[in-house]
Amino acid sequence: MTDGTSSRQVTRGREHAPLLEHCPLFEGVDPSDLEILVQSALHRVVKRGGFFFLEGDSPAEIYVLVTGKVRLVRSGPLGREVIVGFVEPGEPFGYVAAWAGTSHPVSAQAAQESRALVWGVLTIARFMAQHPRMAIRGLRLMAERVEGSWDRLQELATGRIEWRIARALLRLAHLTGRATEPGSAVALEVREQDLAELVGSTAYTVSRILAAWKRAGLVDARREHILIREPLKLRGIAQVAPR
Amino acid sequence: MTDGTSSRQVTRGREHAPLLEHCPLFEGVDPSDLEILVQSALHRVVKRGGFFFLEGDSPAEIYVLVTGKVRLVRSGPLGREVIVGFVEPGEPFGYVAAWAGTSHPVSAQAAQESRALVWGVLTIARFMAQHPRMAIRGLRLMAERVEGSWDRLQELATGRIEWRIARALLRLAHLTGRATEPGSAVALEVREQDLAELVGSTAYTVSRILAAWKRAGLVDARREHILIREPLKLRGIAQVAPR
DNA sequence: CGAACACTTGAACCTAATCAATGAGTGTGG
DNA sequence: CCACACTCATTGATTAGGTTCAAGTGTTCG
Repeated sequence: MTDGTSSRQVTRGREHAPLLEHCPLFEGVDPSDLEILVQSALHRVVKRGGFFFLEGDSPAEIYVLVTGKVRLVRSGPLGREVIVGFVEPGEPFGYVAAWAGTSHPVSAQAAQESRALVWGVLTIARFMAQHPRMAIRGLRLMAERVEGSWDRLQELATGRIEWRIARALLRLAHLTGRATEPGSAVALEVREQDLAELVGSTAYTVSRILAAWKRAGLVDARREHILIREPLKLRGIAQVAPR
Repeated sequence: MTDGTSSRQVTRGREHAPLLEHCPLFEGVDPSDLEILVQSALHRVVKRGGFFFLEGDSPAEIYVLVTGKVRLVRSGPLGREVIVGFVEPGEPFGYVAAWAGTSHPVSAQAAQESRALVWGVLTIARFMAQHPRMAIRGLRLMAERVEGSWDRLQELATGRIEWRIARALLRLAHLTGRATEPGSAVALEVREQDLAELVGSTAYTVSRILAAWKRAGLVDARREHILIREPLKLRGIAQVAPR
């Protein structure tokens, strides 16, 4: 845990309407309305390791990541942490506490220097009341999140770390979304530690498994970089996995 | 897996407005409007073991459980299943596929004979467009679901089956919501198998652990019934759990 | 009454966590 | 620019916690 608030900067958000137009939450909203929304946003920058908000922080703003990458971390007893997910540019975060009206169930930590737009819940809620389209999009997004969580629940519950790591890698690959022609290599930037916290395991185990995959030519890895050489074979491991 | 559709009955829904008024999704909606909504609902009954819908079923209706209890099950490779959650009367289900516009990510199986109201997505969507309040409530509900899933993710990822079972029991106790004066005994109706699928374990292990707790006087159990004698001690196990 | 279902318990096995120690890559400040 | 501190990654040895297999008891229901 690095320092939380010290690395924050706050400014007015401008000139981000173009970006927002293509992000799932705002798709279909009239550009001029969007402009208004953007004008009312704050603009926050957090350095690598810093936090947008901490688990337990009280109510609640909604963020949309502009650049960088954010880790949503939940810490358990004994300091074991679980990464609930990563946020990529264009995606919203902080919405769970915002809508549920509770304190944040996770911390949002910058995995790289990151900038985000911020609104108070009320602003968004009012905007949604006037733009039902957006409310529906919001519902849709949340539904997708629920679905994603259920996927992962399933995974965690049913075993074999090897699959889980394989899946996590594939998910990340898909998320980061470099032109993934089926079968072509994909490069990722993750710490093995993160991978471990993503699949509910330890860095040790991840290291071992990656080592094995490297030997087999499936992947290649150096500090914070993983190159998936054979996505198809990885997919094979992820799917039914022979015992 | 029992037969899916054979045990279904369909009728028009009537006289359920009173119930709906007190369920989270419709809270705050004008009673007369609610009446209209109820009129447009179908009414479906499913016997124990039957399904409202199956994982993979294509689009999508939204259900609200009236009586009974529903298991949301997700099946994994090798037939291992995970219970994603239980639905109690008054709660909606089926909404994830409905909003995400995908096929159902889980099966909805009646744990007891159950009746539910059903609407097509379009009906609900139109209704929401006219009642933004309800859209917001929907968001809130989903947010709570996400939060719940994250809780469980955390749990599954970090450890100790003993805790997980303890927590599952406490969660169920809270969900079922008999007047839980802190410390008083609570009765549950669950199969140990269900408990296992809830915490990502096996019926064997659950049996063993319950046996131990019985010996210690913490709980009491007979076929499909678990009585929590000492909620506080159970809470102790659930929390930090000495290694 | 018989069949299906829920639960129990012992014994063997095995995956992945833990402990311990070390190496390699990055960045910072004197 | 080099040394030191840090973070990230690696690998072997050990072991605990939980799954699996197998066999069996007790209940409920048609």
